[in-house]
Amino acid sequence: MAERAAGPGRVGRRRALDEAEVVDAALRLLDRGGVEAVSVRGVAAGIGVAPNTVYTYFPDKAALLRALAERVLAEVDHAAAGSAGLPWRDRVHALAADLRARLLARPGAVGLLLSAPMDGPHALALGETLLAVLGEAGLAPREAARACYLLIVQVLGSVALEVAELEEGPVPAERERVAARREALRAVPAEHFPRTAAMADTVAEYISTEQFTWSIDRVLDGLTAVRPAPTGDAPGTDGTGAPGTGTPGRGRRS
Amino acid sequence: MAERAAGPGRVGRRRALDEAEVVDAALRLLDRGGVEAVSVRGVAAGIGVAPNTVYTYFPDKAALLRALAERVLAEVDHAAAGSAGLPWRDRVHALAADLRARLLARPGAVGLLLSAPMDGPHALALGETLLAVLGEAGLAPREAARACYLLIVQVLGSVALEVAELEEGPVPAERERVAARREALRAVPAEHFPRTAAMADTVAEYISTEQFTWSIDRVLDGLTAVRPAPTGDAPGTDGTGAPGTGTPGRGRRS
DNA sequence: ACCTGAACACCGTTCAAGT
DNA sequence: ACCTGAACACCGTTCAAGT
Repeated sequence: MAERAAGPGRVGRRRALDEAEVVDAALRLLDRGGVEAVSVRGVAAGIGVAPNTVYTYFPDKAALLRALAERVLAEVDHAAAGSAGLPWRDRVHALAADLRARLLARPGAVGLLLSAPMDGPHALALGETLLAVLGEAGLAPREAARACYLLIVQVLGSVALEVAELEEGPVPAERERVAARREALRAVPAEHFPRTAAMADTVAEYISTEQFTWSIDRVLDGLTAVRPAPTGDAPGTDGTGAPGTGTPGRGRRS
Repeated sequence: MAERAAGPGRVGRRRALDEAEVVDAALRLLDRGGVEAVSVRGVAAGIGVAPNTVYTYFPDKAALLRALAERVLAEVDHAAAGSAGLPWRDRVHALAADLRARLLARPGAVGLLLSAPMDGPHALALGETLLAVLGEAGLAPREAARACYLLIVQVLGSVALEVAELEEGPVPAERERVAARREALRAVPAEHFPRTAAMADTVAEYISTEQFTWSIDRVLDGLTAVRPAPTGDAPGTDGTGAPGTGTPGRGRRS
């Protein structure tokens, strides 16, 4: 049904496609059936062209998928992160939430982002925006950069695990996905996994927005927690790499 | 060469395979060529059997891949996390580092873990071990569970992004991978991405062990940072989900 | 430069059949 | 229960050819 892409600029029969048109077709397939639905032949069929025509625009399928990943990142809304009125934590949350929402809306997309280097212009733009917010938060540039990666990893990783549980087809509402997890977790044998079984309700909520927000909050706490200054004063190499030394906070409440 | 799996129990011609043998063959393919090298036909060929024989043991390829993911998790070393002498932070670091190392040794594996529900026994065991450590650290059970997911997401996510940059074939040493990133980052246009360009060296080190350890440390800081107690005293639903409220720490050093 | 038909070496999966 | 041959509807990619 209406596979032919009713773009207004179509002139005669088939002429002068461009990269964007090919990526559009790929995106349509991605939205319908996830990453594995994106095939060179499918894309070609989607724009009414022979399979090998795709190779006029991309050297191989991997290049097409990278372009598709970039295309998805292009839609992320940087505005919320940029609005200077908000506290910086809210701006990080806004950016993280927007990225998550976009990726949940296209269940195949996160796998794409995690399986190719994030080095395209829109990936860079995302990092740049986040760097700006973290810089305004008072983090030193080096810390801000590391924090940037930490946050991106957290967002992409959690969406990936969320999406991994989805069946084909439309994405159920969050509360139903949580309910399904809760049900499945009833099968966990308490004699082998006592803590997991005891906390099944919380484990069921791993994929929830609340857990997502909580995680980001803990990360932000960690980024701003007071900790002993690195050995020297020079910003060159600092010795924070050694694990376990320096335990600034301590567990509280029982 | 020597594709035939020289298990000692082979009796006559071909008889009584079992699931494990099939997964073994899949693991061999995974190690040689990543996830995309794991094909039903390849696995069958690896054990000298017709392609459709695989369907005697697994209903479809997805089930085989899930079993393969479990198999990879089975090798994670829980001992370091369990040794009661160490401070709890060190134990978390040990577990995280071991998981990362295993996954870097099998570049295809992390994609496997991130594309199927982590609900097998070894996945549960990993969570249980981490829950125990976090419990001993003084986190309340509910916090410990959430923290557990936060940490797993961080480890899997960062390894996935690391691995995404790898070419086919043997994994170069970390310092070479960082150097390659540094070189590639010289192409980032400073007029569009000034902060990224300025911090290129740190960005190049995103995939380093040092960044990995730093990230885990910041997460652990966040988990133990003193923060305002949730609204009530009841451990039921707490209101921590609201973003932006509560800014326990503040950026320091300029 | 852009597009094609035809072919290559692959896939996952099913089915009816054999032991 | 376990394994097979043969077939189905697919893949990504290459090549020589056409405009």
